[in-house]
Amino acid sequence: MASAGMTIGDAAARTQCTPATIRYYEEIGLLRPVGRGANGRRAYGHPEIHRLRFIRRCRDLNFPIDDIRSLLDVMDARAPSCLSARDLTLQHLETVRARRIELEALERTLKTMAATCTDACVARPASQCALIVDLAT
Amino acid sequence: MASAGMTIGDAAARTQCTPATIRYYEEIGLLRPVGRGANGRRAYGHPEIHRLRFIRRCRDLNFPIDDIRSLLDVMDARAPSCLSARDLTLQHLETVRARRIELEALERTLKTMAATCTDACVARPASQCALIVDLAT
DNA sequence: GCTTGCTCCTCAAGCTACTTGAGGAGCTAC
DNA sequence: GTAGCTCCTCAAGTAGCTTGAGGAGCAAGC
Repeated sequence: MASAGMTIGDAAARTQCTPATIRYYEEIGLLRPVGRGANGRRAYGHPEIHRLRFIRRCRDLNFPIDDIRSLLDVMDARAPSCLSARDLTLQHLETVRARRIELEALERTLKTMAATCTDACVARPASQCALIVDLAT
Repeated sequence: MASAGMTIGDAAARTQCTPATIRYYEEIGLLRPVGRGANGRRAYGHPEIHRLRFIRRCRDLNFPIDDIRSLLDVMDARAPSCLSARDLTLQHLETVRARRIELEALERTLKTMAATCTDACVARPASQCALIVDLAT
């Protein structure tokens, strides 16, 4: 029961996924359809848990599903070498870096903008607030 | 033609939106339905361009559509004061900041991970690559 | 043996903010 | 007149799930 015939709920608890997410991963083919008990319920074992943890970790790292398919291929040794995994990681890193830089700029802009809405605004119509005027630029 | 009866294409060019996006904004009610010419085509004027620029700027700043509705209420002076706009901006700033910090952590993790896949990996099966093992953790 | 409450099942739709495509028509220039 | 652009509407697709409906099993307590 600890491993051979875990329910989807047990598997979810061990992998920080929800049951719905696990079914979804099965549906899109990240997880092969698992065996069913006599009652028609899915039964999970160690290999599935391992695979789910891998997927979950990748998602936590923000890898898109398609990247995860490729990373799983490496884990399953279906890929010729692990270089593809490193390449994917580096590409993904670049995406994250670019987005981080965008957000930094955004943060500065928003900070500046928020500061332009001051007590002076209260005396004037809302539509003349410097913040609103700025947004219309 | 310069202002009174701009086509959707003209409006798009002046606001960095696409025609499809403008139609979408109309559909979801950010933009009131605009007048049509005899041929059934939408005709845009200055107020619509102004509004579109406002919306576009907000989207560039990553404000969600629902926030933009509220910000438009302020611009239209339908809101009691501009304080709601400042609050929205500060809340959004906090969201951006939180996400930026997440991405920084992600960046560090990915950088470290990528570095673990080295020349040594080539000699071993791909599934034993330190990067892959790390992902399975 | 029955009820209560949890979990499980499937299938469909909803979320965000658009984009893409099909199918059809008008407008402009040569 | 015709080629090539833009415009129209409506429907579906994108990413990665989540939520809900409708129905059934299972385990514990009475």
